[in-house]
Amino acid sequence: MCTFVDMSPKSSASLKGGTNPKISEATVSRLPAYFRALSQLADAQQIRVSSEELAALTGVSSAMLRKDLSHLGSYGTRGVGYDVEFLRYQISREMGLNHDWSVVIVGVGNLGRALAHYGGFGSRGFRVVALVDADQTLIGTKVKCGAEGKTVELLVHALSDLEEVIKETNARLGVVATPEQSAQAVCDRLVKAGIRSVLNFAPVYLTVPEGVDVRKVDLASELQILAFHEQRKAV
Amino acid sequence: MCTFVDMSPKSSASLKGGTNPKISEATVSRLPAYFRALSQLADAQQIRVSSEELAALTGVSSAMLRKDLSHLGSYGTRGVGYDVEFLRYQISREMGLNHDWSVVIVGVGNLGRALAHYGGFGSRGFRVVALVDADQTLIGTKVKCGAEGKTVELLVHALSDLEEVIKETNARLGVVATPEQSAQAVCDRLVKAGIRSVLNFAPVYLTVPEGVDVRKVDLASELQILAFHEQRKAV
DNA sequence: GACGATTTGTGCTTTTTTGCACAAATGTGT
DNA sequence: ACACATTTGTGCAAAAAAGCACAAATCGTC
Ligand SMILES: NC(=O)c1ccc[n+]([C@@H]2O[C@H](COP(=O)([O-])OP(=O)(O)OC[C@H]3O[C@@H](n4cnc5c(N)ncnc54)[C@H](O)[C@@H]3O)[C@@H](O)[C@H]2O)c1
Ligand SMILES: NC(=O)c1ccc[n+]([C@@H]2O[C@H](COP(=O)([O-])OP(=O)(O)OC[C@H]3O[C@@H](n4cnc5c(N)ncnc54)[C@H](O)[C@@H]3O)[C@@H](O)[C@H]2O)c1
Repeated sequence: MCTFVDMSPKSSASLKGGTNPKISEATVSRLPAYFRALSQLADAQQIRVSSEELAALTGVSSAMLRKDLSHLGSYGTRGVGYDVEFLRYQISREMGLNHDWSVVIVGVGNLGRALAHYGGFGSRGFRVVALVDADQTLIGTKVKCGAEGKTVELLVHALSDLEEVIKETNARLGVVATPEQSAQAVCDRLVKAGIRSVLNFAPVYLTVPEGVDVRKVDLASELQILAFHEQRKAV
Repeated sequence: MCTFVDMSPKSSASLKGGTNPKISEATVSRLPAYFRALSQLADAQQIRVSSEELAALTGVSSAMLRKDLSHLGSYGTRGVGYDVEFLRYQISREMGLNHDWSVVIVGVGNLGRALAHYGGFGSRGFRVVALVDADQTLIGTKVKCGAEGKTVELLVHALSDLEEVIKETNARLGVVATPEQSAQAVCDRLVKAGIRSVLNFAPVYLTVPEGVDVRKVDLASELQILAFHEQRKAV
């Protein structure tokens, strides 16, 4: 856990040091990639990084990278570059990754189980704290959660206990990994239980009240987009 | 399999009936959702659909939907709407989903296995035809592939057979589901073996030669983006 | 066959995103 | 102290995407 004291002269004075009023959606969607690359550089003991280098690592142009970062504040040094650890910390702070986020996964099938097993979430600020399913034969069973160092066994809870489980574990993020038929109903219950951020893997558009965010990951769509371009190449 | 005869007076004459020179990337990224919603409507025996209705099903504005579709051609009828089957067919044709696409998955771990087991790809134009891994204990084992109706058992091949497997199965799409450390090397080999469309699940930016498309699905990033907005809500 | 109710297709405007280019700031070496 | 090489931060231009508004086309009805 980082414990930086913010010694930048600007950030204490300027508005940008705090919670910035407007960071564009396009920028937000790229911050995680920067964060990840910086974590990698930090692991490799690299102290400084230029916009050119970080851009190459993340597949964006250096100008875009600089503009993205400038929205967070003026954390680079002209003629030098960015301090890896410091920038990493600033991004994590801006994105709320200082503390861990608790995640509840609904639907412990192929995908839900893969997500639960996955060890990579921990290092990026997330902890799976609860599993919920509707299948009687699954409820009550234990599922290994997380990778090597930090494996935990989590009990699969019944769908009927959803609200209670969310309250007890204080989960803020909900993952929908159920068949498409039940996705909307599951989402509704998550929202009713207080969840306002949902990651949806079911290939359906989820309707939610204002104030609730849904992000959809549709793997088949990704393949279809690739197929579209692939077809074009043949011509 | 659809066997539409294109009877629209426009599409035979206009350039838009064939392979359209320019469909914006934003439009392409939404076509799969339209396709999916239309398939659902077709399953439910619905004959016609308005732009308003289809837009609601996919979470876009009706104006945007109409503009997207207009890029494919003029397939609606004013005052009436769109013919569900016909429109579905036109989108599938435009995206190259008439025929199935063969997919090779490299990395048969948590995620690779979940993808292989998943039955939903078949109905959306894809068939997993090969599994490849580097783990000696996995190579030679069989993995159930696809869901209910159409399960196939696929042998896990050795990484060293990658090129051969791709040639034999005629795979056009490659999925990278290996740890991040090996992702770039695996991608390089896929490209060398002739693959020009890659779906990458490893949280790293993959460098590829021109002419090769990579799409990255980074689940942790999605959660981080949600977390960012969630944090904002608290303030 | 004209009329009103619909609903598409699209020109135009506004907003968002990306890209370019360079002044401003920093470090270095003499 | 000053010239010089580097690299950031940003104003401005270009491009892409989204949104608006309405004319054009179609259907059902009288
Ligand atoms: N597995 C993949 O690779 C993959 C790929 C793309 C999309 N998806 C989508 O992800 C979702 C899950 O896929 P999967 O392969 O894990 O399916 P799955 O059938 O293996 O698992 C679904 C799980 O959800 C549970 N479930 C069903 N209804 C429920 C409800 N109302 N409440 C709680 N749990 C319920 C089931 O008991 C089951 O355990 C599906 O919507 C699928 O379309 C999966
Ligand atoms: N499981 C998830 O939910 C999840 C979520 C987000 C991201 N990811 C990413 O997806 C990738 C796979 O995740 P996972 O959980 O399935 O990991 P995993 O460790 O369970 O599986 C990885 C598989 O790749 C194989 N492998 C390793 N090196 C290889 C090589 N050079 N060639 C071929 N195969 C090789 C391993 O033998 C193993 O079977 C990782 O990059 C991970 O970061 C996974």
